[in-house]
Amino acid sequence: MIDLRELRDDPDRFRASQRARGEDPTLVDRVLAADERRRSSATAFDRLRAEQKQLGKRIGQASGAEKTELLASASTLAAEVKAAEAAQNEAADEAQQLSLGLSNLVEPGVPEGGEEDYVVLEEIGAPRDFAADGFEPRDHVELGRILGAIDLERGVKVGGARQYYLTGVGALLEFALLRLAVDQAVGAGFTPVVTPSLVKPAAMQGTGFLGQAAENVYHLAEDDLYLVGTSEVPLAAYHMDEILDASSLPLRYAGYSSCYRREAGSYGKDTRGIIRVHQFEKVEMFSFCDPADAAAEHRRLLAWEKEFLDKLELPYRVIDVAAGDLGSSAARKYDCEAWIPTQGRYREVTSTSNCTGFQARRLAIRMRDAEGTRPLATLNGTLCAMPRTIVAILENHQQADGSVRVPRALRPHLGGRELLEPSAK
RNA sequence: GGAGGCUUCGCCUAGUCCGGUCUAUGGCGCCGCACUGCUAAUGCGGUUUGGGUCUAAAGCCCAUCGAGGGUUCAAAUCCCUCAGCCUCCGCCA
Repeated sequence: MIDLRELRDDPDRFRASQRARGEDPTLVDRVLAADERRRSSATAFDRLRAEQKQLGKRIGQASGAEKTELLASASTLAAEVKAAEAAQNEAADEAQQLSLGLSNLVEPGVPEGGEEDYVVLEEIGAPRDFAADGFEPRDHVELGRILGAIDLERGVKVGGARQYYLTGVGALLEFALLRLAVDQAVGAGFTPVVTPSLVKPAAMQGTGFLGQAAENVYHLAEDDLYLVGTSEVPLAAYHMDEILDASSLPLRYAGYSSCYRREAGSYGKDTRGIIRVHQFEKVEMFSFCDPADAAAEHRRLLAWEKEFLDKLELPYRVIDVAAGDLGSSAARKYDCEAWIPTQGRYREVTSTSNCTGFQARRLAIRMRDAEGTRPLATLNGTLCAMPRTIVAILENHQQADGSVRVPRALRPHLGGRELLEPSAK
C-alpha cells in the first residue's frame, strides 16, 4: 500500500510511477476520488455521532413526558447514524480496495522499460571456456543423473511435473549450502529463523503476493491458508501489527523454508531439470529498517548476496531490473544472475528488493522514535535458493569425466570432499 | 474432536452479574517539570492506536475494552459468530 498523504500531495509522481511499470495511471485518480469520499463520509459520521452522544446523555437524565419526546427524536437520529456509518464503512472499504491495487512508487534511477531493459551493473568472473578445456559441458540434468544427485524421473512419477528428488550428494550439497548460507548470515548479525510455509490471507495480502502474482500462489481452500513462495512472507508478517522501537533497527532475519510456486503461465518454459520447480528450499535475508536507511540497506543486501556467490566461485553478473519488470511491492530490484554454461546465458539465482513502506503499511508495522510513529521499510534478498544454486555449481565446476569440483568454502560442510564423483554404476 | 475459563489504552489491574454518572480505575514502567551538592526519594503533569478538522503546531471532534455482527435512544457491560490463550477429557506420538 502506498502513502495516501503522499499521493494527495503529489499525484503526478504516482501517475508517472504507474506508467513506468506499464500499469494504469488513472488508478491514481480513482484512488484519490475514493479517498475523498472516505474523508467526507467520515466527517459526516463524526458529526452525527457527536450529536447522538449529547442526546443520549440528556435522555439518561430526563424522565416522564420529556423523556418520551427525546426518545422519539433519538430514534430518528439513530437511523441516520446507522446510515452514515454504513456509508463510511463502504467508502473506506472502496478506498482500501482501490489503493491495494496500486503498486509501490518506483525509486528514482530505476531503468525504464520492461523485462529486457535491465541495466547490467557489473560482471564478476568470466564464463568458463569449455572449448579450451577440451570437452563439451554436460547440463545439470545429465550431471545430476551420473552423480546420483538429482532424480527427476521419480520426482515426476511421485509428484508430477516440475518435481524432483535430491539424492545422495545432491541432498548433501543442499545441506552444505544451507549451512554455508546460514553461517554467513549469522556472522553478519542476522537472526536465523525457520519459518512456517503455511500462512493466513493477511500475511499473503500484506506482502503483496495476492495482486498480479496471485496465480502463482498455492491456496488451500479447505483451510483458507496459502503456501508461501518465499519465506519473505512469514518474515515480513513476523512483526505484523507491531510498533518497533527505532533504536532496535535494523532488524535482520535469515529465514529458511520450503517455497512453493504454481508456475502458472510458464508452461513450456524451463521444463528441463530443476531451474523452475514447484517446491524448493531457500535461505532468505529480510530486513526491517528506517526508511531513510533503506537504499543503503538494499546495497548491503546485494553485497551479502555477492559475497555468497563469490564463495561458490561462480561467474555471475548483477542487473538493475527495469521498472516494468518489478514486483508490485518493490521500489527497486537487483538480481544476481549466474552463468549457466549449457544455456549460454546468465540465469537469476538471487534477487533483492527494496519494498520501502509498501509492505509495512499493509501489515501495519511501524517504528517509533522521537518524531512519532510511522511505517518502516522492509527489504528482502535471496541468500541461497537451492535448486538453481546447485545447477550453477554442477555446470560451472564440472570436469571432463563428469565429476564436479567442490568450491573451497563448501568443502568443510561436505566432510572435506573436494570432488563429487560419478557413482559406480 | 468435546467441556469449561479467560482476552480492558507498554506490563499488571478495577469495572462486566444489574446498560447511561466509563470522558475506562489503580499500580508499575516510561517522558516532562518542580524541589534537592549528585543520585535516590517526593510532588505535579503527561503517557493506546487510527481517522477527521487545521497552512502548521496547539486545540477540538469521532472511533477503538481480542475481531466481526446484532439488540437498544444508549454497549467494556446483554445476545450471536469467529480467533487466540489457559485448564480438563478424548485421540495420537
